[in-house]
Amino acid sequence: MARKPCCDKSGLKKGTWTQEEDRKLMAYVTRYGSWNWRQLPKYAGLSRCGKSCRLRWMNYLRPNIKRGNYTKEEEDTIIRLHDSLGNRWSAIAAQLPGRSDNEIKNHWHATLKKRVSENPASKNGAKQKSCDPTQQKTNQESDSHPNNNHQINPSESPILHSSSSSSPQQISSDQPSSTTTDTVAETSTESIIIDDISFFGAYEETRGNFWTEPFLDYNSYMTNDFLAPSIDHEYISPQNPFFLW
DNA sequence: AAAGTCGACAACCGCTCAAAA
DNA sequence: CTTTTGAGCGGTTGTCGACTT
Repeated sequence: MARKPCCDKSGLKKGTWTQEEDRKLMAYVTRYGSWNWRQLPKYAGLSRCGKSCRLRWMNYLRPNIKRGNYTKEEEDTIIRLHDSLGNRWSAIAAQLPGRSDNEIKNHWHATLKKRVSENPASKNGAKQKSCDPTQQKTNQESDSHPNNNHQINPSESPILHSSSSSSPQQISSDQPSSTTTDTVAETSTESIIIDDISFFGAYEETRGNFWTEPFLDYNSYMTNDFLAPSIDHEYISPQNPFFLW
């Protein structure tokens, strides 16, 4: 069957993400969650394909993402899992908290593949996990769980869950708060707020002044290029995923 | 110092699958 | 049951910085 392209290619930006785009995506997903990747860029004020947004979030922006510097343990795990699972990068990533499938895949092609082919013993040495198909099935199942969100468990993913606690409808009625943490669901639990703070702090650490300035610009997000879906009643129907959070 | 090469990482593309209509 | 849609996955390509000549 003929498929529509995942997005209308015309006018959509490609290539490296700018800080501003990251900021918009981050701000939007943090606040509203990834309720619909296809629609998200429109409301977040991004000229990007939804897939591109999803990828950017999953591989780079989401909380607790680890970058670079693979430990020996991690590399052994990747080698071992690759030996038993093959190129099922998402399944492999599920065993490595904080690592994205894309990053693992890149690391494999760049480094580990070479290492394994040069020194097959390292592969055997690392091999511990069985190739039991039932084990793989289990991985597959957990992997494909709709709420799995790429191995982020609730305790690791405060943002998505906290964002879920405040629907756009709520947002639209309870208006702009001035600080970052304030924007994150005042109805959420204490632990979530604490987690958020730690995440924001970590993010700021790696990304400079992101959180010290952007939400100060909150009003511009809400009024200009950063539209809350609540504007469109299509997105506040009872069937809307917002209401399931 | 400039040019060329290589490696690592970021992002895109096309496909499949599952769920919804 | 069929069609449509969106999410997710894996392969591939593009980009950029570090290193070498």
